[in-house]
Amino acid sequence: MNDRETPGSELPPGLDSSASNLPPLDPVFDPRAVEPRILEMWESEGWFGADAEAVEDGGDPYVIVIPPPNVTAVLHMGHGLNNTIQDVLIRWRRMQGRVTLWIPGTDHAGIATQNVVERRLASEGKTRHDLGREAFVERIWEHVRETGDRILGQLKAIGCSCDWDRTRFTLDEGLSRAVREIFVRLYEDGLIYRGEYIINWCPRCLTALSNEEAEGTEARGSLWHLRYPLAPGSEEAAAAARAAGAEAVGRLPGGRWHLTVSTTRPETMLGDTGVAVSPSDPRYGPLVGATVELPLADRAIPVVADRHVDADFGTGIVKVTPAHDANDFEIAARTGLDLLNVMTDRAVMNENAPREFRGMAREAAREAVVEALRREGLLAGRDDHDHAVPRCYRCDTVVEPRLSEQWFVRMEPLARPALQACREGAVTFAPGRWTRVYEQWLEEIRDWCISRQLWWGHRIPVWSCRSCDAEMACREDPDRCSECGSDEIEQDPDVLDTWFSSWLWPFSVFGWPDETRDLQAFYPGHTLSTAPEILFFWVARMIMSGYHAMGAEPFRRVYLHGTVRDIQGRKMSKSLGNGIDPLAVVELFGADALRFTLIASAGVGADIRLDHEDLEASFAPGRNFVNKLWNAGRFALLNLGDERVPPLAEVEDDLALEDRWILSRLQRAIRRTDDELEEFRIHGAAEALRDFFRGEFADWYLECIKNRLRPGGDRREAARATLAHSFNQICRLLHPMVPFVTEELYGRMPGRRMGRAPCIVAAWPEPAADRIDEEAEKGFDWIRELVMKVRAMRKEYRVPEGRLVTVRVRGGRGAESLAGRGAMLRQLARVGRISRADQAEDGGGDAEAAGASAVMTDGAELFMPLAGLVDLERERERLAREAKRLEGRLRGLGAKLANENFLTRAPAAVVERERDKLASARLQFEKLQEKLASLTRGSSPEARP
RNA sequence: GGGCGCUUAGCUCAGCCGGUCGAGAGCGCCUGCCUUACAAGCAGGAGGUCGGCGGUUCGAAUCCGUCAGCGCCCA
Repeated sequence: MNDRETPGSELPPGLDSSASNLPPLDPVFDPRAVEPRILEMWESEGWFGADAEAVEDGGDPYVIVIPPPNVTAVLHMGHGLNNTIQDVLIRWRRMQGRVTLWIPGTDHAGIATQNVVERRLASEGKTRHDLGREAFVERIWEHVRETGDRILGQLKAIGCSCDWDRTRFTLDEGLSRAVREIFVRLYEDGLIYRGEYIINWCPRCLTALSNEEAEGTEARGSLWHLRYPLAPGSEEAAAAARAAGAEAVGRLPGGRWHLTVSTTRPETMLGDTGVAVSPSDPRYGPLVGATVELPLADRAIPVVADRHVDADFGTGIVKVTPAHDANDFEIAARTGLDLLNVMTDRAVMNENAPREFRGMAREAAREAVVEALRREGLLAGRDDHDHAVPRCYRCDTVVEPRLSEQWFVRMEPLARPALQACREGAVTFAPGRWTRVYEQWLEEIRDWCISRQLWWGHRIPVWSCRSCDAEMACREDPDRCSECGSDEIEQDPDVLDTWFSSWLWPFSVFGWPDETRDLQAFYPGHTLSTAPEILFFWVARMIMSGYHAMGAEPFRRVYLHGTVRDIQGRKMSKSLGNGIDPLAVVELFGADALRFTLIASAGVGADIRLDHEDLEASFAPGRNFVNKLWNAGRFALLNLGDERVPPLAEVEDDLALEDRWILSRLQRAIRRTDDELEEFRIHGAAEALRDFFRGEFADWYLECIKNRLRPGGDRREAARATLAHSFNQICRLLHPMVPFVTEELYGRMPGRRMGRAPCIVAAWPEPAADRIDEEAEKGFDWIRELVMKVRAMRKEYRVPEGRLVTVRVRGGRGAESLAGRGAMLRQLARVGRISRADQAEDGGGDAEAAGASAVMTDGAELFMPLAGLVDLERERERLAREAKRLEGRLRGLGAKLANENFLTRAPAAVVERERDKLASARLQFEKLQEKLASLTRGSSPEARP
C-alpha cells in the first residue's frame, strides 16, 4: 500500500488518461462486463489483505471478523445485507489509511451439516450407524469438500473485500486446537461440569440442544384437566381444602375425593412422581403430605409444597413430571421427588410406562392417555390454549425436555466481565436498545449445555478410565490413564455445540492459544455486524470468551441490522419460497445495484421489505442510481478526453460561480458522509451522497458546464479541472457502497495511469474548509431559484420545450447575479434573452404585454412575455393563488413574532430567522399584489383612474 | 405475565437529544419532452389532520401520558 496518495492531494497534473486498452463505455451500465474484471484486478493486485507487520510498523488497525456462515449454506439476502454493511465499513476504513482486515470463514454447523448428509444416506437407504462413525464423518468431509465454501465465492461476487487468504473453518486444525484448549482450561477451572439434567432434546436429531436452539413457536393447543384420585385416608384433609375454597378438590361419582391438575401434555402424566401446591396457599395446606393415586399408572405419589407453584395460576395445583419438564425437575430436586423417565430418546413411551402405552409415539400416547382417562371418568375437561411450543431450530421437530447426562459450562463467572464491559461502555450496541436485551440475558444467565449427541464436530476431549474410573480432560489425545496408567480408556462419544467453537472466532482465527503476531496486531477487533437473532447464541458468548481467554473485549461496537422480509412483512425463508437469491439479483442488475438498494433502504436496525415477485421494482433504486453514476462518468470522461486536465490550483482564478458552488457543496457532502458513517448510519451516508451526486452534481453542475466544455468554451479549463476533481471525489466517496462501478470509472479517469493505486485504496476525501464558499452557495441558489421559476412558468403555459423565452428581472440580487449567465440560463431553462429591468427604460411596463410573472424569495420580480400563450385570467388566478399562500404564511409568521413569549424565550437566532422569513414573505407578497393590480388595470381599461 | 419496537404520501421508508420540516426520498401515478452522459433519463405536477386522544412548551412528526392496531424477544 505504499502507492497511496496523501489525503487531500490534488490530481497529479496532466497525466494521460484513457487507458486505451479498456473497452469503450456502453450507454447503459453492464455490470457483467465490468464486475469480473474489477474483481480479478483487486484480487490479483492483493488489495484485500493486511499483515501484522503493517501494524507493527505503526499502522492503525481496523478489524472485523465475519459471522461465519454455515459451511454448506448458500447466500441469502440476510447475508447480502450483513456483508454489504461490513464491506462498506472495511472499504471506508481502508481508504482512510487504516490497516484493515476482514477475516472470512465458515463454521461446521454440527446439526445442520450432519442432517444434510444423513438425508443423503437415507435416500440410499442407509443410516449413519450403517457406516460407522469414522466413515460417516469422512462422508461429511467429502460433502463439505464438494459443496462447502460455496457461500464464500458468493460473497466475492457481491464485492466483499475479505482477506481471502486467511479464510478459516471452525474445524481447521488451528481452530480445533483453540476449542480443545479453552475446554481444558474451563474444565480445570471447574467451569465445565457434567451432570444429569433436563435439557432440550430433539427426538429426530437425537441430540441435546441449548436453550437458544429450542425456538418457541406459537401453537394452538389444548389445556387438559385431569382428575387424580386421593388415596384413602385423605378425606378429612380434602374436605378441609374444599371448605377453604379449593375448587380443584372434589368428589368423584363414587364418592372418592380427587384433585384436578392441568397440562398441555397429558402423556407426561405417566411420568408424574408427585403433585405440588404452593407452600403459602392456605387452601391446600392440609393436603400436603397426602397421597394421590396416579391414574393409569397405578402408582402412589405424594402431594408436596414448592415455591415454584403459583397459587393464583389455574387451580393452584400442578402435576410434577421431573424427568420431562425443566421446572418439575427443579421441584423434584428441592422436594426429593423421584425421577421417572417414561420415554425413549425418540420420544416413544418406554418400559417405565404402563404396558398399554409402551411403544407409542408421544402424539399417539397423548390421545390414548386422554381416551383412557375419559373412560375412567377422570377427564375433567379441555380448553383451547395458545402457547409456545419449543421446536428444534434445525429440523423444526417439537423438542422434548429430556433427562440426560450432558456437559455444561458454568456461565455466571464468565458473564460477569461481559456485563461489566457493557455497563462501562467498552462494548456498545447499535441500535442502543439492544444493550438492555443483552444485559438482561447476562443478568439471568443460565448454564450452557455444550454437548451434542452428534458425530460431526469437535469431540469432547474427556477420557475416562475403565479400570480406575478416573476422568481426564486432555490437550493431547492420551493413550493411557493419567491416574492408574491403564490403557483401558475411552473418549466421551459426544461432540461440542458448534457455538462452542464460534465463540472463540475473534481470536482463534489469529492462532490462539499461541501468542502470535497476528493476535498481537489484530486483537481486539473493532466492529461486529450481525443479526439480532444470534445476540445470545454468539455475540454475547464471544464477549464472554474474549474476556476470559484474552482479557479484552473482542470488538467495541456491535451493529445489529434488521431482517430482510418479503413485501407482506414475512421473514424470507426457504419453506415459504419467498426468498430472493442475491446472485440472481447480481446477475440481473449487478452487485452494486444490490448493495446500494440494500444500504439505501436500511435504516439502522430497521427491517427491509423486498418484493420477491418483482425484482425489477425491488432493485430499481440501486440499478437506476448506479446507471446514473455510470453515465455521469461517461459524460465526464467524454469531455475530459485525452487532453491534459489542469489541477485546480492552476485554474483558481478562473473558477466560475458554479465551480465554486459545486466545490463548496462537495466539502459539505464529505462532512455529512463522514458523520453518518462514524455513527454507523450507512443509509444516511447513502442518502447524503445521493443528494449530492444526483441532486447537485448531475442535475445542476453538469448541466451548467455543458457550454463551457465545448471547444473554445468560456473558462473551459477551469470547468474541466473542477469536473475532474469533483467526479474523482465522488468515485471515492461512493466506492465503499458501489465498489465496482466506481472502480471502473475511477480507473479511466485522467491521472490514473499504470502503476497508480486503484480506487479501492485511493485516499478517502477530507473536507477542505477553504473550499466552503457561502457566497457562491447563495449566488448559485439564486440562479437555481430563478431557473425553477422560469421552468414552472414555461410548463404552466405549455411553452414548447425547444422554444426560447425572454425573461426580464427587476430588483433582488439580479443585477449582480445575472452578468454573464446567458449561456447557462439557455442551457438550464431555454432562456433566449434575459434582461434587467432595473433601469428606467423598461419602467414598469410589464403589464403592457401579456406574459407570466413570478416573484423570488429575495423580492426579485420575473416577467416572461408570452404573447398569445398567456391567458390573463389564468395568470391572475395563478398569482392570486401564490399570493394567498404567502398571505397565510405571513399571518403565521406575524402571529409568532407578535408573541411576546416567543420573542423573549426563543433563542435570538431563531427569532432572527423568523424575522428574515417574514420580511422575505412580505416583500414577495407586496410585489405580487402590485402585479395583480397591474394585471387588473391591464385587462379592464374601464377600471383605470 | 414481563420487556422492546413500529404506526409519516398509493407502496417501501428517512426525519424523531423540539425551531433550518414552510414535512422529505426512492418506487409508483399524472403532464410534457428521444435537449449530442443517461427514457434504468430530464422537466413540471398531484398526493400527507406525521395512528387516535390528552398533556408539557412561546413552539411538537419530534418530549410525556393514554388508547388502538401490527410485530419481535424473554418467561
